[in-house]
Amino acid sequence: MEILRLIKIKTTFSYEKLFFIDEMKRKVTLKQIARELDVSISTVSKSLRNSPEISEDTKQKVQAFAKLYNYKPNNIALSLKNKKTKTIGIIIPEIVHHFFATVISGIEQVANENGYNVIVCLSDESFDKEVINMEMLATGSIDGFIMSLSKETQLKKDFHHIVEVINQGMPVVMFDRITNDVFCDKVIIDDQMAAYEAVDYLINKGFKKVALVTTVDYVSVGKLRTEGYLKALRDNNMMAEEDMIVKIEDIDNCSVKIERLLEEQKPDAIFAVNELFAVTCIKMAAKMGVNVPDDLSVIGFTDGIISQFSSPAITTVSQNGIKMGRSAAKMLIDRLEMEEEDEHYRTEVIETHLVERESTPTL
Amino acid sequence: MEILRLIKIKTTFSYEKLFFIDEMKRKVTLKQIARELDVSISTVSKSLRNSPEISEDTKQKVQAFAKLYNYKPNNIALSLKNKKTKTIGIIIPEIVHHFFATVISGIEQVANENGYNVIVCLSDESFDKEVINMEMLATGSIDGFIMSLSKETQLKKDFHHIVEVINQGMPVVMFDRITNDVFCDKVIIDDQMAAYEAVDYLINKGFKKVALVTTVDYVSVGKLRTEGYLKALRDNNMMAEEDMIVKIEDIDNCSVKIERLLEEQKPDAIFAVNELFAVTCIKMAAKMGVNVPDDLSVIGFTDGIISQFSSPAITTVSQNGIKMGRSAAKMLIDRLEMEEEDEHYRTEVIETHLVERESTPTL
DNA sequence: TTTCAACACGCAAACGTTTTCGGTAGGGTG
DNA sequence: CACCCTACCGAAAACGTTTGCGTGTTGAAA
Repeated sequence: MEILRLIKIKTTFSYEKLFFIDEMKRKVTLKQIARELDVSISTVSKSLRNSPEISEDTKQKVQAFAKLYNYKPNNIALSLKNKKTKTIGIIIPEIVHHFFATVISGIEQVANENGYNVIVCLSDESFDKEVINMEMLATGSIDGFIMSLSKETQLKKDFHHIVEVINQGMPVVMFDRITNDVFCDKVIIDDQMAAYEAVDYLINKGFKKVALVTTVDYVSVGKLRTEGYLKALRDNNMMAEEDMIVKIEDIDNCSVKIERLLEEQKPDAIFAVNELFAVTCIKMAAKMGVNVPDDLSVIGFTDGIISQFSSPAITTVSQNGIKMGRSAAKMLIDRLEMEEEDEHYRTEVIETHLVERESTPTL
Repeated sequence: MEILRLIKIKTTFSYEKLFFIDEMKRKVTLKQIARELDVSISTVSKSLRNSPEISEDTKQKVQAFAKLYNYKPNNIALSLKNKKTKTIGIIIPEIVHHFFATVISGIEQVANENGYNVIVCLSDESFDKEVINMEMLATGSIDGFIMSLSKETQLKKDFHHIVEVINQGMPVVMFDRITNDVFCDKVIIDDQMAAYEAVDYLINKGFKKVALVTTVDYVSVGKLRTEGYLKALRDNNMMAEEDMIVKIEDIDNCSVKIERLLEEQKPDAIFAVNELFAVTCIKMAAKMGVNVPDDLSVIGFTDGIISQFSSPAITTVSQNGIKMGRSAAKMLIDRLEMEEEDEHYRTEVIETHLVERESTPTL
């Protein structure tokens, strides 16, 4: 009750206090504290920030009172004054997707470490939603963006919304699904190289008929992984046959296309550009009595839940989402907190590696 | 260039314009527009909001100018003035978890529909982080919370941080991992009933030795599901044997405990309270040469990626995360946007249902 | 007694809005 | 010519902070 003693210096206090009790603990402001203690707002503010301008007496009184009523400075007011919100905006195609969830997790980690919050918007693979969300956040709500392009945006190749926010002086970091048409910091993996290594691995195991299950070409990462596949074949003096490549547009007809591939081409190994395709290959194979890995080897991409828990567990290219997220957040915060602007943009490449599991021969 | 004609009315304009061009498209404010057009800030504001107070001429001029320079009102300033941020805070244990990701997705949907943003914080199952995050957001950043308790919070049973923000007048909606110790809106499933139905289903299939793989009791949903299991046995005149129940503390020793259960008790069916436990049962069974579903049936909980894609696909209690998220967001926004405060809190129960797949006999 | 420094504090501007209230100029009416 | 009304616009407060600067008081030194 040292606190109360300090505060009771004011005679009017006992009366005024009723106001606070009545109002419960509803958000105290500097102004209210100032009124109660009969000092100016600036005195209160300075006291709380321990300014030498203010006498020890007053400081103690104010600090005690503030603590008693659990004063916390209002974030919005601070944001307005400082012209920075200490929050970063994330725009991704969807969140119900293991890879994107891990990236968010990574971003949140370093955001938290640096006193930032993250606000998440989902584009749902839609160009329009991506644009709307960006415009919504760009008007003061956040200090910078971390984003991965929607499929539709990649298809349209329209990036004006991104260029605009960058021109407004708001930093943007793109990850995974990026474009070279806009200049900003980027975090990616070497999709082509990773795919190359996976396919090369299969070829070195002695497989002769390595098929590819991939996406349509406008998905940037899908295209790159396809190129890696082709290059690996070429470098090993193998012919890429069109029939051994299936490109899947929407997820729904995925099964039938894969089934046809298995039936007609009878590959001895498959490289799939994501884990959903990979697990579907295994499912279809099982259905047809083809044993994985004895009769067919499968390598997927993105080391997610599916790869770990399917039976057999899937050998896969691990793409460390946490690391990508952390890296992206670090790049963004670095840029936000440096004094002079730097026109030099960086692209960080996160390393990948092959996680060997049960869908490829153990030796 | 109707726009330009309108604006050129001002003679000083061509000079001032240089300022803007130089500054690129950097965020225009009312004040700047006012200066350029030589009117007051209020006139600009009113013009843009189409007030009848302003003459058509001025309105057109201002609107044209604003459009040209892509004026958008600053969100932070609006938040400060209106004392509402139009963003809702989500606090969940982790995001790399299919169920929570779906809930966020649901929340984001209705948030978006109503012009709200979501800011996501992860407690990482830690009490302290949960508290810190809440305090961080409670000081003006958001209008209300949607949250699911961390394990540690459930263990400590300390909810002062939640009660505090509620007392400050900030609405909270809890989902899934809730507590009855704080009064607020809630969205849950009937965990006990859902578990009951799953176990009852197994018993009706004729299984005599139904085991349970569950969490430790302080996890609210785990406990409820355990109770459902026990009740189902009781109602079917079966004895609950202690040896048939394994409670798993941390995920790491999950495998060994399940293996021991399979070896020592040889159950003919297992009910697992989450999909991770379920898939581990199947993996262990396979390892021991026990075939699922021929020799052993398994039912899981939470219809996530694992259940869908494991082989065999897992029969499971589906817990619609999207629906829970949508419902929670709706409840919160309803409360935020109603004029007088309502002291009456609601608890919404989202229905569940059993998704029959390959881990239980097809007939 | 005067002067000057140090100390302690308040004023006011600023961040970007919205909105209430006044004020002015012009034209119409008596 | 006096008056009033209307149409149009601006000043200012408010939201909650921070901070540079001005000012009053006190004590001590001259």
